[in-house]
Amino acid sequence: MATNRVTSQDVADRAGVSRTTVSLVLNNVPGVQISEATRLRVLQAARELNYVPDAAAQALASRQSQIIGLILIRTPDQIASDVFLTQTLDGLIKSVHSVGMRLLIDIIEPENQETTYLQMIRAKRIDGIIISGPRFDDGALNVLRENNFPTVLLGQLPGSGFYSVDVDNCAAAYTAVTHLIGLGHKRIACITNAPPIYTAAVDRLNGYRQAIETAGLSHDPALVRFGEFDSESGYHQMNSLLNNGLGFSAAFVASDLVAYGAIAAIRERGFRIPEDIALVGMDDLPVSRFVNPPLTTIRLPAIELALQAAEILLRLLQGEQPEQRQVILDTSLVVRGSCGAKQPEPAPFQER
Amino acid sequence: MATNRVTSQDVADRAGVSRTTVSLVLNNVPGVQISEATRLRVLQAARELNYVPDAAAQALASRQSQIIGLILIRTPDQIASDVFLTQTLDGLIKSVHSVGMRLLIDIIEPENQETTYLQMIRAKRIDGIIISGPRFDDGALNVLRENNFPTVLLGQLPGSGFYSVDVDNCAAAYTAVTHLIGLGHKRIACITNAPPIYTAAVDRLNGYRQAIETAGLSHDPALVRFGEFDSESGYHQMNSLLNNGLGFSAAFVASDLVAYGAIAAIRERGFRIPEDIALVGMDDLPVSRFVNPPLTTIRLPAIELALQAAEILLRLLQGEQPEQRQVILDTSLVVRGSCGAKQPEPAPFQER
DNA sequence: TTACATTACTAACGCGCGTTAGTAACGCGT
DNA sequence: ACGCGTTACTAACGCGCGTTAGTAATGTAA
Repeated sequence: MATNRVTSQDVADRAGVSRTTVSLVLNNVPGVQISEATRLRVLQAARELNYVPDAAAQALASRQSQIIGLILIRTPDQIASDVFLTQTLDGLIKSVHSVGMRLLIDIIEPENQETTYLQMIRAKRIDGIIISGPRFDDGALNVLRENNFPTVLLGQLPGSGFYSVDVDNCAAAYTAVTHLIGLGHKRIACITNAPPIYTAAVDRLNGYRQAIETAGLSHDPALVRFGEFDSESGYHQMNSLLNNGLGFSAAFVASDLVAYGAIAAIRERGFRIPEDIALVGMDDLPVSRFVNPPLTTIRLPAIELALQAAEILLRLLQGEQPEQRQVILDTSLVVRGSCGAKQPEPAPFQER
Repeated sequence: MATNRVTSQDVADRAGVSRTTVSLVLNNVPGVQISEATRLRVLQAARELNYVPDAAAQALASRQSQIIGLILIRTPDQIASDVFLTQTLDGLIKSVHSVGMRLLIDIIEPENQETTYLQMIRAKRIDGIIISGPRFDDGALNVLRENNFPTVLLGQLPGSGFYSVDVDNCAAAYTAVTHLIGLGHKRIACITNAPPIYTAAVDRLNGYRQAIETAGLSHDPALVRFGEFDSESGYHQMNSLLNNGLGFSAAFVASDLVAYGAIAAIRERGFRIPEDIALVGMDDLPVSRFVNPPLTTIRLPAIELALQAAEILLRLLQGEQPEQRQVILDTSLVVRGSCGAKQPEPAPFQER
């Protein structure tokens, strides 16, 4: 490395002031009187020396690391196919940058959670934490709460009292299934996005049930299967449904990724979509426009979720206590070919 | 926060030793004699107090932050559709965890690079850096080199002298195009994955050219278009090709994502794939099995790339100087329906 | 002239840790 | 008794910064 580790003392020397003054000027400490002349001298000296304060020293003295932790709770399989992650990162990093902070990312497998959380917090490595994919069985969350550590959940844990940002999974599923009902379907199968330990999966399943019951149809538990995040699970669960001769004309698959597998299973049997089985997915992955047939689905505001989560967390870090603990964002139905509706979305792109 | 900030002094008090001893024991400093009895007392005291060393203090004293920086050089558009990112993260985080380090992630837009790099380095916030998507016009790279900062590129900058991990894009494209030639195609179009400022795009284009020339076919520059990472660019560029009546029977699209758009354009015209136009993509995104027709493509070892990059960087941090500066990993052709070959991959899943 | 506020700074402490130099106790040979 | 090496520690400095308490200089009212 270079010989020149520039410290605030160097800046002070060059500006002909004390190190304290340098600190006061550069940090714009309020309620302190510094003459305009010296202020400018300090700023110029800092610029000329390319001074960048040492992060560790700042953190040690100020007790703030200026780092936000993003914790992903998932298994390695899930992360590799996590299509939202990129958008989440995009949103979070932008927000965090706007206040000069950085993002530390960590994947935690559902087992050894507690220690990892605690280490990061006890070590004061992060000032706040955003947890994506929180689960009920996460004991470490209690520690966060007890220590009153600034925390925001991406996803939700009803009754946990944490700040959280999420979509209304139940309402979204309700919309999707109601759409199918509106198209005349009476027996509608459901494959969830994930096992029922995940709140999102339970909520989506509830939305499915409510839509069916509200429409006065009968709910047949035999038509329900649990997916596991990936396409393969969709393939297997759809096969399971088809094998049992359950006589359904439509299916709500609560994850586009899972739906891709379901599509493969359906076509493998020689059934047509939507003529034999109509399909509605959920998530609106970018590729869903390109599968065959284009997938009717529910769009989630992925980036917006991240932005909101970041905003709440940044407020918490400033000592505010936002009123609203649970932010719920809207979803929207995107009608394409797989559901058999008359008015599908126009061609994927317009010529420019 | 809690009242109890546990410091090494607390541990020392409880174990009845000096703070120095605590530090020596916990860090397992070699060449220091500590009796087994006190060593155990210290360890137990630390455990009982739930002692976790303060990251900032450690960093300040040891001059090491134990944090690796992952820098993504891309525009917001690109990141949202970056399908490799998740796998890259998976690999990196695992490697980094295995030595007790963490991962700081940052997105840098191709403009304001220099300052961002420098800040992170000057602030000593990170011990080493992995740069994904390096570009020739990146001036900040010079600073990294001049300061001899531990750096590994994901992707490559030939002649830059940096450590780098990448696939042989040229050879991969060569394989893809040769496959099409082997199926009898004489006029083969090409849509790149990205603008030619990106080395990967240039390399893939070169592989395409070499395959054509090696086969004794004539290379027609009019058949080449430049994609821009996303499906939309594939849609537009394929339309451009089709509009010009260039009479090609196959196309190599150097990115699956771009290929999805190309597929949409082709089908919109009523052409069939592969009968009218055969297609080979590149990247083997998880979803490429599910588009219609399933996309023949080149598979990249995404996680392996990340693991190798991390390994090299960790070695650099230990003061080693690995011989091999450029690691090149193998790719493989995955034959599916879009190219028209006789022996496509079997059904996407086997029943278990 | 004195008393007191205001302005514009600075000396010095502490954040929690790694690390170097040094010390005390002990054994061993002469 | 003395010197000397080994073992098992510890005192104290420094990492680079934020921040508090304090000071000197100047102005302002009584």
